[in-house]
Amino acid sequence: MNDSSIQLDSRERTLLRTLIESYISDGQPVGSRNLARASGLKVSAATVRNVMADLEDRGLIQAPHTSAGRVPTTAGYRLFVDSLLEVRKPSREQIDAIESRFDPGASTQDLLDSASSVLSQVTRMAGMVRLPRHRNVALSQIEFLRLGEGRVLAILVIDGREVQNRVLELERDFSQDDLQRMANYLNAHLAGKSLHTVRAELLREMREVRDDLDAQMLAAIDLGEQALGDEDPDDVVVAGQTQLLGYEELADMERLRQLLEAFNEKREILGILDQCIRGDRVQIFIGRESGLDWFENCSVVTAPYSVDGEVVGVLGVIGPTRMSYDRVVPIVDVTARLLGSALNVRGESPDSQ
Amino acid sequence: MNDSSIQLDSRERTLLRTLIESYISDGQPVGSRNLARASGLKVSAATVRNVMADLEDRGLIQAPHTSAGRVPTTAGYRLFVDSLLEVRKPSREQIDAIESRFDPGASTQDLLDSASSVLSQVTRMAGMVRLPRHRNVALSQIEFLRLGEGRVLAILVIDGREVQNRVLELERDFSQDDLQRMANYLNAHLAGKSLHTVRAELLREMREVRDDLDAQMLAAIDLGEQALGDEDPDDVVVAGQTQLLGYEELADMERLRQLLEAFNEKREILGILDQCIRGDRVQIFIGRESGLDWFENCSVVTAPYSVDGEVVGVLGVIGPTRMSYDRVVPIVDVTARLLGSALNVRGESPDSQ
DNA sequence: TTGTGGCACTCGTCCGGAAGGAGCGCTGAT
DNA sequence: ATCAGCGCTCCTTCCGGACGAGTGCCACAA
Repeated sequence: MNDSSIQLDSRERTLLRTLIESYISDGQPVGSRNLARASGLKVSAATVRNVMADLEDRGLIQAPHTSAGRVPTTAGYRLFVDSLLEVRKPSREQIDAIESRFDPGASTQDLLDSASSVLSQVTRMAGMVRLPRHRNVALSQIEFLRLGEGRVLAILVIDGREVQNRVLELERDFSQDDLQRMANYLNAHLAGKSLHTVRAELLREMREVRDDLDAQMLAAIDLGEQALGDEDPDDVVVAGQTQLLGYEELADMERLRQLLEAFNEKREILGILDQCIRGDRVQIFIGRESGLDWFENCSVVTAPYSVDGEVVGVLGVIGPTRMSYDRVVPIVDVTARLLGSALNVRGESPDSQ
Repeated sequence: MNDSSIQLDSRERTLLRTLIESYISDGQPVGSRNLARASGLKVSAATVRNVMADLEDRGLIQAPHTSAGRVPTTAGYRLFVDSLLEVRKPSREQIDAIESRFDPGASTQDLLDSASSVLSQVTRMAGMVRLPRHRNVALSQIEFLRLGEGRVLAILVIDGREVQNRVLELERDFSQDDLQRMANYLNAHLAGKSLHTVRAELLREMREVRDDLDAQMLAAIDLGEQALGDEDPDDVVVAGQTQLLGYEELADMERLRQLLEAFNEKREILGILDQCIRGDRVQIFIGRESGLDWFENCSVVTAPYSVDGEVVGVLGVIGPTRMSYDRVVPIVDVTARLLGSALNVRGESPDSQ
């Protein structure tokens, strides 16, 4: 990444990796003697001390106080996950265990819930799943129901399975018969097309044929336009926040509170996940890299998931920076894949339920 | 309450109250010297010691260890809130501040959200609101939409404003026309009546006229029965759980975790609130009185709220047992009243939105 | 030049004991 | 009944010493 990392020779790399692994596994600053032994290198502790001094100069590790062992810095972790990390492949059993949690017959919402609780339970950290963007889902049907003076309930059936409804506030009042006719008109023209297409088509018609159509149809188009407007559900599913209470490096109450608050608000979580949606592999955020100060001592591991070859969302976990990346990364990875295929299977056979 | 409390003479009562107030305000065990001074009584510390020994014998206070001051027990708190507590009336400004948080134009959901976040912010503890039971709300309209083979979407419009929809899985398949006819039948017979009445009527018809009606109508009744079945939204709105992280008497991570988990699951919270729905005034639960072990060191203050003179739900706060009941009780009380009237106003003029 | 062993020094942690203070129970006097 | 006094218990805080882990530096060997 940056030039200081390029200059690391093989021994330095080995020692840095061993140091970080050791620190991750027991949370204690690691000293030269132990590091020399653990590294497997045939060098003395004194030599290791010299190397450690170099690494400290480059900002990769630091000593909490004089004559304590060394601890990785954010930059150290960064280098570690970028070029030193060797992930363990998840075992067959693990994969099966995760897969068994995805019921192919379940609704989208249930699948997302499963994914985030699987993530949280398997990693013992907090799991989160960004809702899938609606890609080329087909509009099956649209209906209107008059609620009262100028208030209309629009019901969209998508993909023959999911239902959304919205209350529209209109300028003028329509009778139920009017509404029925408009729904018929829209259904005849639009049913089966993707939401995207439908919107585009409505806008086009509105511009092109404004003068040729009778008022009724114009109103219908306008209504459809309103009903379909702004449809992406900007949300995220989280699970297992409380797992984070177990990590003593997060024991600062004020920080912890900000962290949990972020999960409640969901806004910042959403921002983080949206940053990760570009890129097609597992991504890792370390500490404050994301710019949030409550993120000290926390890291995020994310992976995008896709349906039909197209990335539709991101999922991931959030936990202490001192986490077993070699274990967590493949779990997140495989969960993303499995969620993708579960959604995929579902989308192909809407009648399977 | 129990007979030990009856026997308290005036001086004992004063001392117990002073002790608890003092402990609530600074969290330290209180000794005889300080208590004698704070009580305002013209007695010496030695006399106070004697009284304290009596109170300890009756299980109202206890010493954390030999020669420490005394601390109230659960029973002590109980007696305190039942017969010693003098609540401070909330100031006009406080009431106005709370009232201003309830926007009369807002939806039910928004009002409940406001209520629970007001509770949490004003008391600096966690706030919760039990969803209102649907009482005599009128069914305005019912519609059915065919989703696919045997799957039907039922749409209920209630009170002309709220919309609920449910997906029904049916044995046999109906065409959209069939469904339309059944909806017409049900609307003609039932619209405008209360949900309660409607259910009762459907059940009665089903039993009485099973043989006289044609299959179509029978099916309609059956469908309506399914669509209306089990309609109460068993849920609760919570806010400000993270406030609880600030109290050092709840600093035990494991307990804290169970506590937050309870807020996530909502089930136990619901149980607690449901216990409080009987009774028309503020109620207080102290420590494990509710039988939950994670409740150690916690208390709940609740008040029912009513619309049209009928109790429809409960709201309250949960916080450390060592809380300022004199401040919290009136806040909960007034919030319940204001939520009630906000809902009431709203219900009377369904067109105001 | 690079690695190594040795040595002095720095900190943090872990007792143990002493001092101080808060508070209790008991008793005898009013 | 109330109260002052006394002896006692226990918690907290502070201090100093022992210990161990670890560092930095230097002189020396390969």
